Amino acid sequence: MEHQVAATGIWAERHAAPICTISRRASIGVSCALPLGKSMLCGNASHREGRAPDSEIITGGASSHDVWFIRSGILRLQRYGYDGRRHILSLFLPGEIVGFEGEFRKGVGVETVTQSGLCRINRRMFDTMLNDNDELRAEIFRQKQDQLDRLHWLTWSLGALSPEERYCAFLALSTRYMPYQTVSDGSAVLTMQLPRVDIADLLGTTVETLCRINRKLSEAGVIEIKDPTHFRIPDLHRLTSLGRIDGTFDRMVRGITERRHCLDRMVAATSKISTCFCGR
Amino acid sequence: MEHQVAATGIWAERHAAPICTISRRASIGVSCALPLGKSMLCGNASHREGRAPDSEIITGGASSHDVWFIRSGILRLQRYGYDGRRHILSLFLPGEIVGFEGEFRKGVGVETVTQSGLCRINRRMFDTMLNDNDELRAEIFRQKQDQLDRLHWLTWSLGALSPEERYCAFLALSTRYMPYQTVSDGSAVLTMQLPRVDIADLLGTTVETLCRINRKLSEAGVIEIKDPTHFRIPDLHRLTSLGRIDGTFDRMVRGITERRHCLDRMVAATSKISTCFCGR
DNA sequence: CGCTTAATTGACACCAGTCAATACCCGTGG
DNA sequence: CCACGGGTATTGACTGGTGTCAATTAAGCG
Repeated sequence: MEHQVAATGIWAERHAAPICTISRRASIGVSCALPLGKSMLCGNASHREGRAPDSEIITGGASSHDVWFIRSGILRLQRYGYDGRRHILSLFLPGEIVGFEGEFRKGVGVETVTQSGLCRINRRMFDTMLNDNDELRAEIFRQKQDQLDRLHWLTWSLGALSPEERYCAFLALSTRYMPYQTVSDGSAVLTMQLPRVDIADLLGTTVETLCRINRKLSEAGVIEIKDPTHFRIPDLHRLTSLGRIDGTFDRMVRGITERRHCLDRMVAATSKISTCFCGR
Repeated sequence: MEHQVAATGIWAERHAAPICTISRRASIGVSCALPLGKSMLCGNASHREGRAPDSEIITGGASSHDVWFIRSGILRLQRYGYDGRRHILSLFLPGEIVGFEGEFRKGVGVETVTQSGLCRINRRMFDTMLNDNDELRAEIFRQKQDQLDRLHWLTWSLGALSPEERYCAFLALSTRYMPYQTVSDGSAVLTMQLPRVDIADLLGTTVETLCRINRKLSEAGVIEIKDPTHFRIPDLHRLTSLGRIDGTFDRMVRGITERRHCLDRMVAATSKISTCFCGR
């Protein structure tokens, strides 16, 4: 089970040479590295859970006893609008901690998008850790900040940008948390891990519109569609420009990439790691 | 000058018997009642300024030496989008303090919408007051909270609601900070103090669309158009329902109405008032 | 009264959503 | 190996809402 989780997780695929081919199962045996005094929570596999796509992690309206650490995969924070249509409010990425707030409002919930590897952490335990560990507290704070920023951009973009612009921004940002492999000519190929429906609900549009935009972008030479989940991006800057995030791109992805590098270091090391939440 | 300010300010008109007729000039001689130790800042008229509509209060990009207290009138926080179009991010209402943050980003600014009566407060003085006065600190905090909530709703609504829904919500909310006078049959007439352009830029739509919505609403019996700035509202609940703020209306207007009542008490009293920022 | 500005209305275009049909991918079972 | 089925992605036809442009009307003010 855990093998499969690792296979679809982001770092596993990132290191694979040919697209979509799994060459290493890098996250096996890696500790979650949530430090709790001298012991390592999730250091053993007993707290680990592999989750299939679309499985509920947190259900709104009921208080949850657990906090989750994302080892691999992508989660979505969603709610249902008054018209019964689903909105994806934000994504949660590897290295992030979810469910810290204890309870979501009814109708709001967290589910997996892709196959995911999670660590379940008891809330009482987590609170204790939070108390003892300054690094962890600081990291939680940074994560909240990042998540709030993403949420803010997303809500803003719904009003200020067109679906096409939002999609371009989304694609550009995706290169930082989805497999993105450089090919011969210097450009790179992005592996889109979200199905169309999720992208549509995230960007407040429909799958059909996304298809049309995809085609339009490929005709304009902004992207090249290898297959429905693989896009070659000749010029990333062109995308950020179309997505109106020229100036903010680096700032927006800073947290994401740093958490990712942090997890990469964990993957690289074979021994236990003393702390995951490296200072910035 | 100050007379005219008072005449178009919100409380002056609220007390007038026939619509748009000025029967009292209630705010004359009223202290701003910003307490600073035993002395009353703005107790004398020297810090007061009457401002015509569309005059700049705070210009983004330059640090301002002043903080402003709104005695009457409505201000707008605005910025210009990448396409050169103006967005109104939020409104500031009587009783609120503006410019506390010191400096806005370039392109962002605060201007008057209606004729306004303001108090100019020196920043150093204001900081001192903030230091000495717990009540004031608490009030600033509450105001920030309220403004953030409004901003959040607005950005959200741009993505989640149609222009018609947004306009309905806006109308409903307007009854709490614009003149709203009960007539014989129990319904009431709202005096719209914002010109169409400002409403359009606030709600992210155009004046033409607003006109059409207005007509549509009047044909549906939701409102009755007495003239371009006066609408009779037979059923306020109908509006909140159309604006999707059924459940949140009371919570959204709480801060606004309380600050208004607070100012009303100031108006009612003839002597100096010791404190404006009443606890809640 | 005439000027200026704001508000309204109409004609039109276009983007994006909806519905329906088709193509494609992939796993299963014969 | 191929046929089939289920799900996903794509495409086309159509519709409606909303922005744009232009013309008209109304309101405010000297």
